[in-house]
Amino acid sequence: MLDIKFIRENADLIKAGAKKKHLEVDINQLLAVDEKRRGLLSEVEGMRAKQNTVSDEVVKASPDEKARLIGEMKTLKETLSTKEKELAEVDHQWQLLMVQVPNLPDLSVPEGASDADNVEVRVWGDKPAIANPKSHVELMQNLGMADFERGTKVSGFRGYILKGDGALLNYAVWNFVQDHFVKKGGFTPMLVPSLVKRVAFLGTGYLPQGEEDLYKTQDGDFLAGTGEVATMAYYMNETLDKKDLPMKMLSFSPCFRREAGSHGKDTKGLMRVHEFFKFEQVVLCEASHEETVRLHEELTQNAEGLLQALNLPYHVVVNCGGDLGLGQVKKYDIEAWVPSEGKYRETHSSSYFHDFQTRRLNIRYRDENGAMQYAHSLNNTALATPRILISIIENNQNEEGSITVPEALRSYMGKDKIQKNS
RNA sequence: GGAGGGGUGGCAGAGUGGUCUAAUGCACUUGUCUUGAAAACAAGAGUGGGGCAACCCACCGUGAGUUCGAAUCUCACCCCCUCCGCCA
Repeated sequence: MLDIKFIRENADLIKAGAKKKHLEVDINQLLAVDEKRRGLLSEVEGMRAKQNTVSDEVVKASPDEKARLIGEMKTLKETLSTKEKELAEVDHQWQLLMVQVPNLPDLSVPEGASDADNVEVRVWGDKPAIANPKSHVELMQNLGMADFERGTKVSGFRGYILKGDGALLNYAVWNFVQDHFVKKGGFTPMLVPSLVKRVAFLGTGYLPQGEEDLYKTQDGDFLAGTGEVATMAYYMNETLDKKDLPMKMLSFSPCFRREAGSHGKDTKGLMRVHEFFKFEQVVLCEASHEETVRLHEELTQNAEGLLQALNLPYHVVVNCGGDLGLGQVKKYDIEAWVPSEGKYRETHSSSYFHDFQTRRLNIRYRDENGAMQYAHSLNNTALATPRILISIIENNQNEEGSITVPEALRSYMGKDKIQKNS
């Protein structure tokens, strides 16, 4: 959500921003409805003022006068009631249009329609020289680390089951991430719910537009595709203390995605599953673009630090306008190297929103002048499993089919190498 | 799932149809007094919206209703507390 005053005064800017994001939105219609809404609002408020004044007079009036005034108010009440209904309708339209207005992309965001137009900003690591790299599916099945057939039998399409060293490797990654952030400090570890109320999805910008990618319960709640939803809603309708900012949280949660728009993509293995687990970095900071940019780079660096510690080759891309969400101002994707595909695949997504989410969620703080300000919000993946296992396994595969455990994970895994019957 | 009680300003807590623009206390801000502080006394102070000045409107869990008028009456829902049942 943007400030309506800002929209009124910068309509052309908003239109250009929407175009850059390749989103359709009718700002002119919004402005027309807004005009109408304001007109009705002052009419209604004028009548209410009259009603309040006369209401005071009724108490002191003589019996005759009282009867006259009450009669007068009965008439006013009918007119007011009509106008109020009209206002409610216009207000509803206004709300619907307001939640469709996208946040402005940053000037540094490249032009483009889809992820194909994202621009590489840096590359890290040496890609391993493997003659005929096996896929993680083949490697894991051979080593008894995963069962995809039974995963589908039990859970349906995109189902999977990690077992044996596959399960252990997954635990090792979780413990490694947790320890990494505890040692770094500054982040509050949190275990947050995945079953979350509608209002939290509206607040973070996943609804109303993204409903087809969410699982919904018969009680009207939804399963979150990221811990960001619950973590942001944690502070919904609260006024924060400025001295506590920035607030950094590391949230762990199961994540659920219907993948409604990607039926034919990545149908094998762990790349695109309906149910996974994610450590997410979520930050609330003061309303300053400079502070946001500083923290955005920091969150990105944190994620890169994990990949470097795991010695996984990756690159960072800056997402183009068409690949940005409604509320995102700028986003970096980090993509790790997948030898069997011969390309980088997305493992992290690091974005900032300015006050787009906090305005919807009503998360504010009082600045040094005593004025209320909407905080700024950011988030980035810390690490998501099982997707990251793909790169860990494939980049560390040996010719005979065993897997060398990355040094950083050995103490958690309890072994240096995953091989048959190990 | 069943029975009962309750949601009021930063906190505590009055208020059961019309000066409620919500008492009172605590906490807070400013001033007086004081070398300074405390105490005492006095004054002030919420959030959002419209005009952007005076001013006006809304907000007593949420939404709808009754009424000329609702914190107050009615209905639905949400949340909290106590007890029972069930359960990890």
